[in-house]
Amino acid sequence: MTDVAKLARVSAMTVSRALRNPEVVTPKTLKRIEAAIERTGYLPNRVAGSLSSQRTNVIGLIVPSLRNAAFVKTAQGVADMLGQRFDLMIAHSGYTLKGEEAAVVAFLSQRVCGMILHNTRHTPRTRRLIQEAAVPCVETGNLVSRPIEMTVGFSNRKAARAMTEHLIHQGYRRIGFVSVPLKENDRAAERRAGYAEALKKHGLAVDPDIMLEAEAGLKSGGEALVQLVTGRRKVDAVFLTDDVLATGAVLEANRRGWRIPDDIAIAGSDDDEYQQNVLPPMTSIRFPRYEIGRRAAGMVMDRVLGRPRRRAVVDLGFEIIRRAST
Amino acid sequence: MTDVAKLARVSAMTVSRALRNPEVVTPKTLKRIEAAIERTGYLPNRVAGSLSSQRTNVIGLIVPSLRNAAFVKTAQGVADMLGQRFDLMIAHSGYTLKGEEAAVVAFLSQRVCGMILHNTRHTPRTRRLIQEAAVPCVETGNLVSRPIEMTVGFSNRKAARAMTEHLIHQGYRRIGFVSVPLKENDRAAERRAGYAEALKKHGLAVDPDIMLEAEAGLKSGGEALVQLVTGRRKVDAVFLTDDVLATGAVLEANRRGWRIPDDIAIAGSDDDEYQQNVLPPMTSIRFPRYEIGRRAAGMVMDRVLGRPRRRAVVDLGFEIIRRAST
DNA sequence: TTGAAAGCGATACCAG
DNA sequence: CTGGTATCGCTTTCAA
Repeated sequence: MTDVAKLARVSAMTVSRALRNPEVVTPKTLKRIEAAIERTGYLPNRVAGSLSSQRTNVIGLIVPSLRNAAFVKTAQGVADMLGQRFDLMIAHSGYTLKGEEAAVVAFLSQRVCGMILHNTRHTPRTRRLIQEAAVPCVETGNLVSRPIEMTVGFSNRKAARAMTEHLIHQGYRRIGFVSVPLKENDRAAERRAGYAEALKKHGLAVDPDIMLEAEAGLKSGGEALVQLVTGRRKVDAVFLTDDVLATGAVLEANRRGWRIPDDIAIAGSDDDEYQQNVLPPMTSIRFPRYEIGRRAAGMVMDRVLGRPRRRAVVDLGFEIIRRAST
Repeated sequence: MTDVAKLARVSAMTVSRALRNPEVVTPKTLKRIEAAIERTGYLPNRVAGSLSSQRTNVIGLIVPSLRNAAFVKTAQGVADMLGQRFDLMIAHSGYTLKGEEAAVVAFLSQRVCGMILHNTRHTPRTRRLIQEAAVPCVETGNLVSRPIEMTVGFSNRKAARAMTEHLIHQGYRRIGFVSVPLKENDRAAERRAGYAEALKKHGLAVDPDIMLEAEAGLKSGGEALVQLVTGRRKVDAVFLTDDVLATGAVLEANRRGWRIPDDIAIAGSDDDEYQQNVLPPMTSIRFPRYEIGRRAAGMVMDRVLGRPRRRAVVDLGFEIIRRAST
């Protein structure tokens, strides 16, 4: 920057201004500076700038994993919303609270100017660190009433309850339930709770024998379906609370020649292209993943750009999409 | 840090050492420092550290988009390989060379210590900037012989040629070709070239009428298939060089009751769970997406950690997976 | 509108 | 093994 300043015959300070508030610099001076920047190939050093100004332009995003399309959609929303004004750092927690904590520490050390967590459960230390650092923070995912600061998401419990009730209204009485493993995953746990609530409300038995946890994957969804349908459990419908598991179940039914929904009804979750296009198209729950990312990013940016701190809980809801599989 | 130093009755310098080279500090002193860190809740400021040491621990990754699962798999590989030692910044180019350039400028300003680009074509300025900054850089994706510095990937052209030859050997003679739009996408262009090469080599006509560009998406793949099969084009096989397009084609054939491969053979690309599990399982090309991410990250880290600069071209190849759809 | 001086919070380097 | 001092490249603040 000194080089640029010399070449343009101004002080470094003026160069700095020209870069951030071109309008307060005389057009003539500005021209000279721009020419000098061009000639020297100068690239501002944001590390120095950040240290000096005590703020960065980096937003940190923590997702459980990049393997799950749902989180990636949210990340897309975040990335699109941030645009050129902010840079994006992404870390993954590996679905563990400790992993999340480690990522938070790393981000805080980098002095990110805002954080987005895809999770609403945290270790006490995670909460404390974020609060003490007073970094603008949005939690996404399962809606909670008392966020660290702001949250945007939907109620997994209500969504699962709504889908289960839909199945009950369609006349199904033995409804199997399949989710990804519940350990350290509040979202899956909430869905299971919603499912159970609906059954109880309608006087149906909550039978652990037909509530399965399955590893992520198409194959795994198919296996879960087979496990529920064969043997003596006699389910008439299966609700799989994961996009990939759900599609896997339908594809497996196709392979075995089971008719959907006559032999077995299948409902999915986190609607996507595949669920829409399999045979038959699947009843599912649509979650506004991308929109959540955009909103979360927007809320963080607002705070970074000056809006005062305020608790905020934004419920973006969900939608039950009825298709031919139920 | 000064607070910690005071509390531990040592200099700031010693605290700094304790954090980075605990082994050179007397155990007793170390204990005091650790206690002080605990008490003050001190979090190192990496911005300051980076400015001082003139190097960050941030690796920048640029992908065309987060919407394409293939790029996300590579990103996973990168993220997994980096582990805790480095932080990851992700930017997307929007599939344009100018977008990539903007992201490179942003990363260089952030003084990332290494960069991974998912692209091997760049604007002249992009190449120049990276070379002048002398930042360790790995390009992934379509293999080229003269990378900026290092590259790891596979030959899209060879892969497409191999698949086309496989179809020819199976006895197909009118082979339709579908890819995503070629504009600013060297990978898609290379595949088309490979397809054409194979046809020529076997004395088959290269007919632009049966070479389609389709927007990404399951629907779009189905439409392309229908367009090729109906009408008077009489293709006997279709090669779709995109995972989603390919699955979309099979699902559409299922809906219409077309028998695969008897009525129409379908080959895909970038093999994934879906292509494996549709009916019938699809012949496809397997690319080592995840491994590419790991290798790229490994190569960058090696350079950052001191291995000398050296041109490197790593071909991770591909594999033709034969299944029932052809 | 422009400039000079004083940090920002760490690390490098050299003494002790 | 520990400490002092200069410095990294920019922004803040205040004065001209």
